[in-house]
Amino acid sequence: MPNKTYHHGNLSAELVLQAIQLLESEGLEALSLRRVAKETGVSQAAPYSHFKDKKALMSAVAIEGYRRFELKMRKGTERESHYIIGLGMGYVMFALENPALFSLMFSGERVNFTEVDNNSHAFSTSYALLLNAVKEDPLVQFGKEKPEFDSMFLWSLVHGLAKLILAKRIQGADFAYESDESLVRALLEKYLVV
Amino acid sequence: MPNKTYHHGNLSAELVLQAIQLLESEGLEALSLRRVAKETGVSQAAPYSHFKDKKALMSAVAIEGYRRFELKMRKGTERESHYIIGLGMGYVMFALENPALFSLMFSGERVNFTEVDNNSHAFSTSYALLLNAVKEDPLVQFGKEKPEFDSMFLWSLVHGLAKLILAKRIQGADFAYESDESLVRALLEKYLVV
DNA sequence: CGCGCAATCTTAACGCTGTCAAGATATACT
DNA sequence: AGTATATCTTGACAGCGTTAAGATTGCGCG
Repeated sequence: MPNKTYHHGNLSAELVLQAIQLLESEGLEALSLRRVAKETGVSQAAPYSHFKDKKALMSAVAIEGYRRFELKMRKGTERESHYIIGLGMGYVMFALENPALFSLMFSGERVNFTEVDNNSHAFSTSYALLLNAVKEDPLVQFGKEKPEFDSMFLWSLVHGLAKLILAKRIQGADFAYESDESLVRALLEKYLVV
Repeated sequence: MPNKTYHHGNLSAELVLQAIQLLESEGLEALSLRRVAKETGVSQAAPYSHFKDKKALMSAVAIEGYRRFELKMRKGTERESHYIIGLGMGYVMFALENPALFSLMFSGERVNFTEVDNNSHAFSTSYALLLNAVKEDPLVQFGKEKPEFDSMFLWSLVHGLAKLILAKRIQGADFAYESDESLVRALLEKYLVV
């Protein structure tokens, strides 16, 4: 309920949402504190009542990002034949569908990871999804002696894939796939499933 | 031979070197055109005689980065029992030893990849190293039917590993290793060598 | 050799950015 | 009701990327 009162009533939450909107519509580079403030209809210095820094606001944005990220991965596992494939597809597809947000979430220059972890469990629960997957799913070919190793391996793989596709260093078209998505699926199925 | 003449004589090359120096000493965020110019002892607008943009200078920096990157990976293969392991270690260790430069090299916001590829073969030859490795080295466990797939897989893995270690999302200490390097080695040996 | 042209560099200015200090305004509590 | 506190605005600062105008230099051509 944002009224035209002097006090906004809900600023900190709305700043985060506006930031995400700006992020998707105009990209990471265009995301300035002043733009976010203006778009929210508030003065340039207003955010400083809620966030000590630009980095603090960005961290809040990252937290919301991790929340959506976890959701996406959970949904990925639903209609999928293999749990692991669903997770991996969820991971990469989130990155491809929310490129700027994903970049922000893993950008140490813009986000204070300690702050993120102190104020949210979204990141660690996302990781727990991976860890559980490699513990439970019998389709993973790497054995069960060291599940932490396997999850780290999996994580690095999908993270690198996402990053390289976003950087256009890997493209589905280069391998005669109709989309990046189908390339990713083929890759995951080849290397993760027996 | 940079004299105190009005004309510098070697500006474009020296700007690139100064940029790399600033990158390593003060990080990605501190790397401004004006800082680079000042450090080189030249006016703020001088770089515009050699680069049309900040992005153009950054692309030149990235090219030099890829050149060193390739060298590092080649050296990695020398004293190593397995070619693939050497390459992978070279990849990740370059990232850990030159964090800011590595970030820049893969940052689509700061670097124009098309410009990089048009003015240098360093990137593609780096990739060719990987491709050759998976073609030749019999120790890779993924078969030889689709080497392009295997190299993409390998690339994503090491890239993700590097990124996540830089973001402190993966740390050797978490697994009781004395360094990130030994964790990476253990991981690569487990998943890449039969 | 000298003259002019083109390359190179400087100075000055523009609008943008993050941040802070001072003060205005509204809400909450006693 | 009145005061303390949280919230927001205005105005300012230095630093950023970029451009325009002009100064300085080196090079090629007569």
